[in-house]
Amino acid sequence: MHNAVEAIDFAELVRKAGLRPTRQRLSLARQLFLNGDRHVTAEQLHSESLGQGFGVSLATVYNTLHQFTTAGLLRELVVDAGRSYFDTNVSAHHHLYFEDSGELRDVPGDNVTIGDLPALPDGAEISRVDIIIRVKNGDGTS
Amino acid sequence: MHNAVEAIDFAELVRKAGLRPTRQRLSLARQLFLNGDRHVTAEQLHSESLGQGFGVSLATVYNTLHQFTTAGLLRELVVDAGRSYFDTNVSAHHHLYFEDSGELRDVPGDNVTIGDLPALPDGAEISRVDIIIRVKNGDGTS
DNA sequence: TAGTTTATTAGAATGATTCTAATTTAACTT
DNA sequence: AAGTTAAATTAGAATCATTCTAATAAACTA
Ligand SMILES: [Mn+2]
Ligand SMILES: [Mn+2]
Ligand SMILES: [Zn+2]
Ligand SMILES: [Zn+2]
Repeated sequence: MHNAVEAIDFAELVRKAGLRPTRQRLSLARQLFLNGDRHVTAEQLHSESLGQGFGVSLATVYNTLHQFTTAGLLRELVVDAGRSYFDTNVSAHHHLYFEDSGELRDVPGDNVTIGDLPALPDGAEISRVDIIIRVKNGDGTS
Repeated sequence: MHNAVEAIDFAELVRKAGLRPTRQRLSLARQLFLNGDRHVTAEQLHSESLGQGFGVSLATVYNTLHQFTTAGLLRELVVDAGRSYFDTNVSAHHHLYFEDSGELRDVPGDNVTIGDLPALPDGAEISRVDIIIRVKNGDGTS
């Protein structure tokens, strides 16, 4: 788990993912992992970058998010048709989705249990289980 | 529950949804509900219609699917970014998603139990819980 | 440093979905 | 049944997140 107490070596993080530690990837990694758990869209991360005076193309933001996801640093979530969120928390957990605000919040993984599943076809295996609890009429503010 | 044993009065079904029983809506309702549970995309339903010699515009397919969903006749599912499925089974159940083939299959609702949920903000309520079990390396064939 | 591979980027392309505005149809009223 | 009105259908344009292309730039290796 990443946290702000011990410094993170972003260059090492990126290299371990099999990627070159470019200026863009290091900045994006910092934005994503420096302050703990986040759920962001590509557009959000992009405009956040620009707001911090760090120019990066939207294409690179998409490329980087997918590369980090493939490397296991991020998890991709689909809550709305036509928009992907990327989650910096890759451990087992599920989500509360506030339909009004679009906010995603974590639910500890042990709050949900899955019983018997139907038999899977030969060779098939579960790649992941996504559980999204959709909430309406709430603003997502604690 | 709709089934093929007792005939369904589609005109009544559509009227009860507060909609005029047009030729288009009656045909689409027949395709959706005549032969039991289905998980379809708008594009699938549209080309299926054309294949049956029944011309309907894609706009009307989208309109009808959303109207049926609002009326509680269908449930919209998001499994992939950028593509919505519509489920004719609106009772409590969850889904097995075959990532390779794109097939969706039902999982009985009582195979999954959700324990304690985090407290929700005032006024918030759960609109629904979506559980998608993603399967890879399976062709979806029984 | 020179050569090689990988990454970044602007802008075009894609594809599902939505929108617009014109035409057609269903339902209702004489 | 004909006329009237509200609702529905439609072709095509528009949207918008995402992906692609192909040219430039930066990172690594020898
Ligand atoms: Mn993706
Ligand atoms: Mn929709
Ligand atoms: Zn999360
Ligand atoms: Zn289903």
